[in-house]
Amino acid sequence: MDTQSLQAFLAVAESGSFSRAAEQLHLTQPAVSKRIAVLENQIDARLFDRIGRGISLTEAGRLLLPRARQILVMVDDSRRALGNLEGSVGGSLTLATSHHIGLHRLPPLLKAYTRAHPEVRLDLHFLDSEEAYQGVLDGSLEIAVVTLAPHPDPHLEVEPLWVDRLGFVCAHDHPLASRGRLDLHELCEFDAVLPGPLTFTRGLIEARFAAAGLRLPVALSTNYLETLKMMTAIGLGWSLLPERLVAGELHELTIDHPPIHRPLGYIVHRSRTLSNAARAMLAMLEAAREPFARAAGR
Amino acid sequence: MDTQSLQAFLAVAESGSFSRAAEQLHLTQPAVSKRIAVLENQIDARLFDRIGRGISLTEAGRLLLPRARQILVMVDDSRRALGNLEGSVGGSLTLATSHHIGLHRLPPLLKAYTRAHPEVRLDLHFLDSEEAYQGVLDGSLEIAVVTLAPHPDPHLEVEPLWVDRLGFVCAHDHPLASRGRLDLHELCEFDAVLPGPLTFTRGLIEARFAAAGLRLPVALSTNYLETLKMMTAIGLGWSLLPERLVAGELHELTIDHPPIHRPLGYIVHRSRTLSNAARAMLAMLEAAREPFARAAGR
DNA sequence: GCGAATGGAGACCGAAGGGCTCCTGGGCGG
DNA sequence: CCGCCCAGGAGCCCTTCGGTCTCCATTCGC
Repeated sequence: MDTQSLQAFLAVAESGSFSRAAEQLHLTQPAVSKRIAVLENQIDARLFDRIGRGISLTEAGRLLLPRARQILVMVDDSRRALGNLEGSVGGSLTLATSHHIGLHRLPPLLKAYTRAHPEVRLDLHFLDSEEAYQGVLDGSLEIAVVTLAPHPDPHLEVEPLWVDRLGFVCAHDHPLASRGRLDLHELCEFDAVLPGPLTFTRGLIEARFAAAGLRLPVALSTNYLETLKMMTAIGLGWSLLPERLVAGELHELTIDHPPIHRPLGYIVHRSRTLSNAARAMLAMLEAAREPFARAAGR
Repeated sequence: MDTQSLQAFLAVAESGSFSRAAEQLHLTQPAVSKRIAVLENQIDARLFDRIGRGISLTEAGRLLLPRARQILVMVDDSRRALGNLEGSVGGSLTLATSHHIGLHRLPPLLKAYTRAHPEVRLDLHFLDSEEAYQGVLDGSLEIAVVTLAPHPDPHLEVEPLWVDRLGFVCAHDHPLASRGRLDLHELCEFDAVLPGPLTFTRGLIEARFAAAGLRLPVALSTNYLETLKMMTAIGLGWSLLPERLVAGELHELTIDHPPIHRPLGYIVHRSRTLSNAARAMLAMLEAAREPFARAAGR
């Protein structure tokens, strides 16, 4: 009972004649006869009574007719839906980001996106970068806009968009604030307030200190930069925060060390087909790319 | 986009693997690959992303999945409905009968039928026999239980069930009532009250008189035997009525003429498939057949 | 890091199906 | 009563579809 047979059945039922159904289907009449015969064999019942010149539906035919019509309409509908998919932006977009990016980078983008594509249901998740990476890998996320990992999974396509310069900061009344030029081991004399040990940003910092043969004196950590900033401001220790987050509320230390940057960008799965909604989002993200971010992030 | 492809698509989507889908469908894995490939070519979009070991749906796949499921459910449902048709009695039964039969022969049958098959919606029409014949011929009626025509259309299957012996009757105070043995031409001296000129019963009567070279002196006619009986009872003329209808209320004349019988029975279209509801009705009608009616009616 | 295992896809082949042409047969109208 | 219309059957051919074999990529274990 495939769509071909049902189509033949419908054509015959509606035209009231095998021959007319045939020309309507661009087939010959015997072909239509065969299709109906196949269908009748499958269901083990006659669908039409052949009476003289005309035909009429049997009870089985009357039973099948509305269902056949419904099935074919649905098939046609599916075909059309798939055809319209080409180019149309719709459906839902599952997107993950970090709190920091979601708060400081994405708002204007998301606003523009939802205005440009109101049919898209945005499914926005705030996740740690590691979870976001995993989500993109296993397909539960289409896009993640996060801190970029230093050695990303080869399955992932990683596009840097922005670079955060991380500044060493402390509260204005912190002992370090009164010092002049510092180097890393001097920092180690004081407690640090840093992102969680499994974050990429923490990894960046740890790497720098490890390279200098130092261990970080971390007093406490949290994954939310806003919280880190607050804890630093009340004097719990020094921290390393994006400079745009500090904005005078904290004292920025001058450290005798090359500046630390962290790349932010989006990741998508390399071999997964992106939805149109996702492609539109990527286009917007690309348009928001900072100059030189690409080179800096690589 | 036929049901086979959709089934393969659904199996792959649900099992998450071409191979598992294959064994589920009792096919080999390449066959499933091919079906999906055909489907993907038809809709000109990939349905699955093949990533390493596993697969995942693309946007097109996600769009198609619920529709495919719905379509297949509907196909399955149709198949089951057609399967259940075999043997199950339901739907509606369009049945025609004459007033006389409907009043005097069918009531117990209809009562038993509706009790045995409460799911059947009885669509009962009271029609003149000629209209009923036409209705069965053109398919607007499944069964007609009527006075049987002498020369039925060859498309019709005609089954005699009962025989009405028609008796010549008049009112007890009618001039004829006092006479003894009569012959046909004596009857012609008095007005008759008979069924309408186009009824089969009327035809039977006319034929007898015509064979004797007589013309019927019809005062008035109506198609309802009950009305004829009433009109006869009030003395408007003599009539020819089923003896079981008379039951002492009228005077039965003794006529020097072989008795007139009219066959009652059902007619169905010879080449039309009967619904189960109709077959069940026919079985009941056959069970109610009077002995010898079959022979007498032929 | 290399080999084995797993899973999908392509090449090829055989069988089946489905379409076409031609023809038959039954009904219906002239 | 003959011709026409229309459904169905026969034979033929090509397409399709499924199976086997094989390849290739990925992944997992050692």
